[in-house]
Parts: sequence; structure tokens; C-alpha cells
Amino acid sequence: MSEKILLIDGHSILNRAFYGLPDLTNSEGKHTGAVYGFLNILFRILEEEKPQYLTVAFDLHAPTFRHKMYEAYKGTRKPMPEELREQVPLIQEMLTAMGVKIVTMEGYEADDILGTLAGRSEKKGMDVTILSGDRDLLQLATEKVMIRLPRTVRGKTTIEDFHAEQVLEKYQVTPPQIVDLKALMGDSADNIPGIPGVGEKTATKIIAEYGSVENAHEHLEEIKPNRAKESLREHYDLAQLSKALAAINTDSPVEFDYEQAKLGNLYTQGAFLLCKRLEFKNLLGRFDSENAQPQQQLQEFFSCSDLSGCETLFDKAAKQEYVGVSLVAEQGQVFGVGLALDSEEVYFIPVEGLLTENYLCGKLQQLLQKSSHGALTICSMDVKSMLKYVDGEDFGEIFDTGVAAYLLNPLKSSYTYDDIAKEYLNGRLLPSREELLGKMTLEKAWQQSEDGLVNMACYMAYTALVSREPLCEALKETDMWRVYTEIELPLIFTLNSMEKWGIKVKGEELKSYGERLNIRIAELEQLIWKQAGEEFNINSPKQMGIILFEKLGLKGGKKTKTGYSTAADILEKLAPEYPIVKDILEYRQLTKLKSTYADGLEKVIERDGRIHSTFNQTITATGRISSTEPNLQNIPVRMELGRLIRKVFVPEDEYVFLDADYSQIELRVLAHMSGDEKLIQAYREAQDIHRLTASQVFHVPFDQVTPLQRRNAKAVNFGIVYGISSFGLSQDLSITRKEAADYIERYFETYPKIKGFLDELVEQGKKKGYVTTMFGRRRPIPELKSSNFMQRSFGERVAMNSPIQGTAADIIKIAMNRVYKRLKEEGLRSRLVLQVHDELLIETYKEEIEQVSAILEEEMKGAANLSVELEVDMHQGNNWYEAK
DNA sequence: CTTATCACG
DNA sequence: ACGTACGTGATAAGG
Repeated sequence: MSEKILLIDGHSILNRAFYGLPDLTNSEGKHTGAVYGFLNILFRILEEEKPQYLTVAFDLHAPTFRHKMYEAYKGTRKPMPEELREQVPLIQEMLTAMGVKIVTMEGYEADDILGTLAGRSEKKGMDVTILSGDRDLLQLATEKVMIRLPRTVRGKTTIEDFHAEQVLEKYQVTPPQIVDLKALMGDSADNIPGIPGVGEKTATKIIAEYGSVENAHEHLEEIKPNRAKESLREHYDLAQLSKALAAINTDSPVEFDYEQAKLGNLYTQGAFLLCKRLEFKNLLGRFDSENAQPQQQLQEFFSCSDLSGCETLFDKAAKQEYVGVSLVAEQGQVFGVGLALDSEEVYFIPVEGLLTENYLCGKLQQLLQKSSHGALTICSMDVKSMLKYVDGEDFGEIFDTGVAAYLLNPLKSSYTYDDIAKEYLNGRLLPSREELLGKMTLEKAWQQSEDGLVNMACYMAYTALVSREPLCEALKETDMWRVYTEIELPLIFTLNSMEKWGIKVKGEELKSYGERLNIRIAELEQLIWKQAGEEFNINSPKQMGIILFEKLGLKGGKKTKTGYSTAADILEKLAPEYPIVKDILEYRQLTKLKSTYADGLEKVIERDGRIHSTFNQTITATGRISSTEPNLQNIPVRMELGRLIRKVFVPEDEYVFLDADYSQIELRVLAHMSGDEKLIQAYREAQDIHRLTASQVFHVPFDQVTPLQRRNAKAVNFGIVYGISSFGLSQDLSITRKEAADYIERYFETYPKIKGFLDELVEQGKKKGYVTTMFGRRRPIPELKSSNFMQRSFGERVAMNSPIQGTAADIIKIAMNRVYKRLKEEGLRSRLVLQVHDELLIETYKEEIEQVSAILEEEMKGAANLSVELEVDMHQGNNWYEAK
């Protein structure tokens, strides 16, 4: 078997990968999608080809590189987008790290290098594979040289392969004749003129018959279409020039050492580190853990499993200024505690023997208690998750790595110790949880060997302790110190209290509600099947799309890449005409209620008869909190049938619910932040904002606004908060874009300062790369720099929305902290149990109703001092349905 | 493990 | 021309 060499057209493949994949960025906002795509294609081809040699050719001057497909279509030339340009050095660095030979040469394009190397290698008796996205290279195909052209269609990459034979099949000319073909037809993307009046069809015919431009010219009189004959006669010199331009130089003086191109182990340590830096998590798995991964200089950790040693440790910890703590626990089961006294003295205390779960949690509580420490600050990666295992509500000073890192960059999906070490400890690389434990659960890891667990616990405690200083510095640097200390840190305890109290749910009522739904669901199912003429899975959009749009022939064609869209807004337009659609919509609604709410909630009722949701503080990009397992922030309310579910959420005996929500907080925030006098005035006079907007926008007297006008104006107000676009508004109101644009224009005429304010936000976002809330919370917006219109537009809307949504989030967080503090300090039995973005639910002891109402009103209204009042609506009830 | 759908603010 | 409203989370299908 002969040897094989793989030659890659570097820029071309990078380009393919860039346009074929969504624009990936790592958590630092570095664009990495093209590099990732390149590596995936590379690995795939290597597996298929198994070559002995590999080399990648690059043009020396990247900026001359173009996206040919795009240009061929547009007929214009655009510079390489910045997102792609910055990835060129990255892929070269990656290839070099993998020991892959890169070839460039002054004065020659990558094409020429590839052509030359292909020729030389073939002469040596090798098989050659050229990987490129550029069809020009087809001229290089022979019996031994195969050109592989990857094509990305809807995210799937297929590869077209060409030996000489396949070129002939597809283009009716031999590979070298491709050059002659181009000489006649030209190639706008490559600036090859060709000759006028000759396109692909004619050119192919001529070359297939006469073999070359020169021979065709000799037989000029025989050339068939007259137009072509005359053109060739007149522009023969142009044809020859084009031919020269199209021909790839197969004899360039490139120096090439086959030894250096020998394919070795790609999975080197350097490549591993780079993959890690770029966050190619999927690729990391390819690396052989022994060869590639750097020797983890595991820090020296100590285990302590005897009672007196443990006591000593905690005593010592309590006397310090700072101590790093981690709790290794999962689903109520505790495995051990990590304790970092200083950077060199990190301990793991396993649950073992006398050191029981209870004992350890008790020690942790003592450490956290306010009374126990004078000047001690407990540093942890995630304080709230630790508090879950600790009693009491009177805690001392803490530092929370996760919350701090979240404020500094709220766009990350997680805040693990290895990421934080990398980012805030000078690129320090620690072994990640996955590297230590794999995909094992804690329990499995514990049973197998506690080594990984020990390391993880210690690294967590260590990182929490050591990264405190740089994180605090960064918070001060970015003017977020106050948001951190005055809003987020106290919020940890507020949320902890809410999670621990939970909310009482009537399980039996939930069950009967579900059964009631089931009766109707079964009816609808039969009804739908009957109308469809067959039984099918109504829950499958795929099956339903086929039934509706193919079998029953409803109009309203394709929408998604996988088939027909059967989303509610599409179906609703069809509902008046087709009864089956109405039934499907009702079926959807009921099954949603059944599975997500009736069944879903029942599953998470704990033994105390209450649901304990988790409120996540480090998820959203804007500063809101989110709720999981279950999500209690999306319990139905808009439709009556769904709203009934709220009747199962009840206060304990002797308690009632007090529900308080901010009235139009986001619009009020907008009024304040923009300083628009008209809007401020309107709120001061307690006017109906939507009606007022309607009267201004539609130029009608205030008291003659029709309900439709008011509804439209309300949508405009919402649109403003979301970062208005005429398309979005038109979609929402089912009007034309022109009309929507009209509404917006008149809105901005009415409230000129709002226009200025929003423009300023976008400008600030573009200039600084982030926008801020009233309290200084930041939201980075990397999309604003994108060359992609859609992405950039998204960035602009985000720039307009985030400060408003985020400021509202800040305000209610402040209110929560204040309410929590007042309830505690005034020794009340009432407690905060839920937050739903602009709403707080308090399980109120009946004798405290008056006092709690006053606290709620006072603290919610007083949470921020705006130029308009913060109005609060409050209701009382024996369940959530009544109280809302 | 991603996609479509739908619940909330 | 581009083809979207902002922010979330849970469920069921179907690779």
C-alpha cells in the first residue's frame, strides 16, 4: 500500500467552518467557532483517510481572503469579518501545538503550495488528499490526487470527493481543463474576467469539444454559437490572461521536508491546554489522559478524620480572618468538608466514624454563626448551597466566589473553581470536577475511592479562599462593590430562608385537579384522532405536522428546519377554519397543565408537605433570579383554567398569604432613567399610562381612546422595554411592519427623551462593551461587535432592555432583603416564601397582617428613590389564587 | 442531548 | 437583504 498525504487549504476550511457553524464564543467572549469547526473536520478526515503525512497551507496575507460563495452571489467584495480574522492565529497556534506542519510562502497563495506539494507527492508515489472548500482546486485532481470538498447543509457536513474521474463526470472536462473552462467563463469571486458573452454552459461545450482555449482558437471558425465565436476572436488575449490567472502553480519553489509533515500524536499537552483555554469541552475527551494532560501538581492536601484533630482545625479556623470552606454534599447526603486555613494548609474532613453528618454540619454552623466570630469571613464557592445543610438564620461575614464571579460576568453558564482559578488566579489550571470524578455522582465517587472527592473539596475551599482578593479587587474596579455587598450578599441569606421555608401545597387537590384534566384530555384525544382519521401521537410536532399539513392539507406551509411548525400562534390562525385545530390547541393546553403542573408539582412535594424550590442567583444575564426544581415563577395565571392551580398553594394554619406586586415597575424605571418629563408627569398624576400613550400616539383625546387603541399602545410600551423593533411589534399586534414602524415613530415623538435614552444605551454598549443598571450591575454585550446583522440587532435590543429589566431586578432584590430583615428583626413569625420578578408572596401570621402589610408597602416602595413613585398592589387570601 | 412547545414576568 | 421582540425553566420526542 502506498503512503498517503493529506493537504489542507487552511483559510478555506477555516472559512467553511466559520460560515457553517453558529458563531461560538467561549466564556470570555473570544470567538472560537471556526477553530472548533476546523478541528472537527480535521479529525473526521483523519479518521477516514488515515494518512501518514499531514500539512496545512495558508495564504500569507489573510486579509486578502474572501468568502467566495458570498461574493459570487453578491458580486461585491467584503473584508473578512473580525470574528473570523482573529481566529486565524488561533488555528495556527492550535495546529502548531498539535505538531502539524504549516506551510506558507511569500508571493504564493495556498493554492499554489497545495498544487506544488500534490504534484511532488504524487511523483513520489503517494496518494494525495486535498481538503479545501474551494472548487478551483478541482484542477489538481488526478487518479492519485483526490480533492475533498466539505459542504455544510443545515448543520450537517457532507463531503464531496473528486478524483479525475468524478471531475469529468460532473463537469464534462478533465481537471486540467477546468482552467480552460475558467478562462472562458471567468470567476467573479476570484477576479478572473473570462470573456464576455460566455457562461458556464457554452464554456463547457467548447472545452469538451476542443480540449483547450488555444485549440478552440485555432478552430475558431467552427465554434458554434456565433456570440462565442466573435467573443473569442476579439478577446483571445483576455482568455489567455484569464487562463494564466486561473491556473494553479504546481511548481512553486516551496521548501518542504516530508519528515516534518509526518503525522505524529496530535493530542499533545500543548493542544490540550489550548483546547481547555478555548473551552472545547467536547474535544478534551479525545485527549489521552496520560500523555496529554499536564502532570497535575496536586497540591498537598491533608485529611483529618479524628475527632480531636477536627476540633482543633475548626478552633484554629474560627480565630482567623479568612477561611475557605467547601461542603461536599448531594441530595441531602453529606460526604465531607474542605477547609482552607491558608493557601498551603488545606484539609479534607470526611464523614466517618465519630465525624457524622450532623456533627460536621454543626461545626459548620458554629463557624458561620455571627456570634462565633469577631473578624472571620467564610469564603465559599457557593454559600447558599452550603447553608442548606446548616440550621439557624443569624450568620456572620461571608464571601461568595460564585456570586462575585457572576457579577463580573453574568453570561457564563457556571462558576466552577477551575474556571475561576483560570480567570482570576493568573491562568492557574486546576483539575476540574470532571477530570477528578468523571461523570460520577458524588455517591459513586465516594464509594469508589475518595481521592477525587478529597481533591475536589480541597480545591474548592482553596480557590474560594485565594480568589477572594482578586475578585474583590475586580468588583471595586468595575464599580460593583456596592451591588455585591449591599444587594447580592444579603440576598444569599434571604433566598436561603425562602428555600428553607418553602411553600405548602395541597397534594390531594393537585391530584384531583389532574384527574379532572385527564377526563377532558381523553375526550379530546378521541376527538382529534377521529377528525384525523387515524391514531397518532398528538404530542409529537413531527407527526402532527404531517397529519395537518399533508394528510388534511391545511394551508400554512413549512416553518422549521425539521418540518412544519405547529406552534400555537400558527395554529391559532387556522383555528377558526378547522375544528381539529381548536381541539389540538385545547389538548396542548391541558396536557401542559397536566404534565408540567399537576404531575410535575406533585413529584416535588417533600415530606413536610411543602415545595422547596431553589432560587438561583447566578443564572440570568440581567440580574433577575431564577427558580428551579420546580420553577415556581411560571405557575399559570393568564388563563383561568391554569390559574386554578394556584388554589393548591396555601399558607399553613393560622397564616394567610399576602401578595404584593410592583405596578409597572419597568415602565417606571424607564421614566426615571430616561428622565422623560411627560412620562414622569403622567406617573405623578397617576394616569393610565397605556391610555395616555394611545391618545398621544393616535392623536385622539384621552377619553376617546378605544379599547383597541389602548391595547396597541400597551404593546408599544412593552416593546419599548424589550428593545423595540418594528418587526417584533408587528408580529405581536398582527399588523404590517410599516404600521408598527409608524407607531414607534410617533411614540418617540411623544416621548423624545426616551428615544435619546435608548440611543445612548446602545452607544454606551458599543463603546464600552457593556451596559449598566441604576445600581451599577453590568451586562456585557459582545453581540454588539458582531458583523452579523441579526446578532448585532439582538445586541442593540439587549442594550436597551437590560438596564431596565436589570434595574427592576435590583430594586426587588433590595426590597426582599429589607422585608426579610424587618421580619426577622421585629421577631415576626411571618416569612417571605416566593419572588416572581415583580411580586413577593409572604406567608403571614394572622395576628401580624397589619404589621406585615405596612412593612411590605414601606420596604418595597422605599427600595429605590425614583423620580416617580413605586406603586405596590397588595392582596390577601387563603391561597395564592385568592391573594393574587 | 437537542428541538419544539409553552408556562411565567 | 438580513428574518427578531427581553428574560427564564420543564416536558416530551426523537435522534
